[in-house]
Amino acid sequence: MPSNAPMHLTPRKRPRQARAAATVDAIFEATIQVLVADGPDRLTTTRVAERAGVSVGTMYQYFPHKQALFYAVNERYLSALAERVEGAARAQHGAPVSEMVKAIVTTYWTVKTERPEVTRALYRSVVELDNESLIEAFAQRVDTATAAMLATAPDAAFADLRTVNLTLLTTIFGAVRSVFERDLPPLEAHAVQHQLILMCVAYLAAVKSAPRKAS
Amino acid sequence: MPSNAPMHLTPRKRPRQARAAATVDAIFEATIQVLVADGPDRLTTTRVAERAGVSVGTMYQYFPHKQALFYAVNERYLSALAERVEGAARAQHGAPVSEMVKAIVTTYWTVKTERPEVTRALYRSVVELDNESLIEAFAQRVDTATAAMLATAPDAAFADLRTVNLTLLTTIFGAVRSVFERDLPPLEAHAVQHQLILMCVAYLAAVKSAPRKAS
DNA sequence: ACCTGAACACCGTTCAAGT
DNA sequence: ACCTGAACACCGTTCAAGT
Repeated sequence: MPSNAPMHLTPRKRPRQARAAATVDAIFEATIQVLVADGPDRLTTTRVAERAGVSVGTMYQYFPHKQALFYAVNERYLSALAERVEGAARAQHGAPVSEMVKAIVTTYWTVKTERPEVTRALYRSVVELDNESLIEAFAQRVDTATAAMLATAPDAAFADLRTVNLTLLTTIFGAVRSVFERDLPPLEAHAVQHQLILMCVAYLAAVKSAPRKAS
Repeated sequence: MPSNAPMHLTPRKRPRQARAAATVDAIFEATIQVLVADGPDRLTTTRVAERAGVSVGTMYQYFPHKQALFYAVNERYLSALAERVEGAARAQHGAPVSEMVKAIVTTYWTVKTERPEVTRALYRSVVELDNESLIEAFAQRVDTATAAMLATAPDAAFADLRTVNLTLLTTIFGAVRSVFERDLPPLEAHAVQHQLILMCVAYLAAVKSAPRKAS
C-alpha cells in the first residue's frame, strides 16, 4: 500500500512527517518522468534523486533498491487501472453482453491511451521480480469484476463462465499491448479497437448457451 | 543478418575464420543460457563471456555493446518464428477460413510453447533500442503471409482485408503474450488456446461478406 | 526525524600487449 | 587474425556526519 499523500509536492521545507510525504511524492513523480523521458535503461538512481531534488541517501530511506521504484510506479498504475475497469464492470450489471463487452474494451483502451508515453514506458519497465505478482493481483481483481458482471447478463449464460471470461480478458489485454508494441498509427489503432469489440461480441454469441445454462 | 555457421560450436582451437565462427556461436548460446538462468537484469558481459569461454575483449570484437547481445538473440528467434508462420500460411492457401485460423493460432502457439523459458526470457528482454524495428519487421512478414492466405479463402471475402488481418494478428500475438505474462497453468492455457480459435472463427464469420466482396 | 554526499563494490567498455 | 585482461568511467548502495 503506497503513500496516499497529495499529488502536488507540498511547499518544501514544511517540517516533520509532512516533509517526508512531500519527498516521497517527489521521488515518485521523478521516477515516472525519467522513465518516460529516458527509458528504463537510463533510469539511474542519481538521475531520479536529482530530478526529485533530494540526495541519493534520502531516496534509499524510502525505496530500498532501484527495483522498488519500478515496483511502486507499477503498483499505483495498475491499481488505478483496476479501479476504473471495476467501475465500468459494475455499471454494466444486467446489461446485454454486447454492451458489457463494449464498455470493458472501451474503458481499458481509454485508460491505456490517456497517457500513452506512460503506458509505453511501463510496458517496457516490466523487469521481473515481484512485478509478476503485481500483474497477477491486477488480473485477479479484473477477473472477479468482469465474471460477476457477465453472470448478470439477461441475454446469455455460459457453460464455462470462468474460461470464457479468462479468454476475453487475455485477448483484450494482449491486443492492446500488441497495438502499443507495434506502435500502430492512431487510425489503424482505432480500427483495431472497433474490430476487437466486434470480435468479442461474435465470440460471446458463439459460445453462449441461450437464456438457461447447460453443462 | 547474423552468422549462419553450424549451431554446435566446432571443436575449439580450429584456426582462422572457423575459430571466429565458433566463438560467435558460443557467445550466442551463452547469452540465451544466462538470459534464461539469471534473467535480463543479471545478464552481465562478464558472465556471458565466462560462460562462453572467452574473454570480454573477444566478445566486444563481435558485439559492440551489451544491447547487441539481446538484439542478436531476438533477431534469430523472431526470424525463425516468422518462417514457421509463413510456412503454415502458405500451406493453407485455398483452405476454408476456419482451417486457416486454426493453423495459424496453433502454429504460433506451438512455436512459443516449444521452449517456454526462452520465450519468457525474450518477452522480458525487450529493452527498447531498435528492438522495436525487429518487431516491426517480424510483424510485416507475418502480415504479408497471412493476408495473402486470407485472400485465397474460397468461403469468404472481406471488405477490409487489411484491417481484419491486422486485428486477427494483434489479437493472437497479444493473447499468447498475456498467457505467458500471467503464467497460466497448462490446463487453463490450453483452454484459452482453444477458445482463441473459436473467437477468431466467430469474428471472421461475423465480418465476412459472403462469396463476393463488398465495399 | 530527516537529510547529505563521500566512499566502496561492481559492471560496461576500451586498448595495449600477446599468439 | 584473433584473443587476453588490466584499466577507467560510471552506477547502485551504504553509512558516518550533519541539521
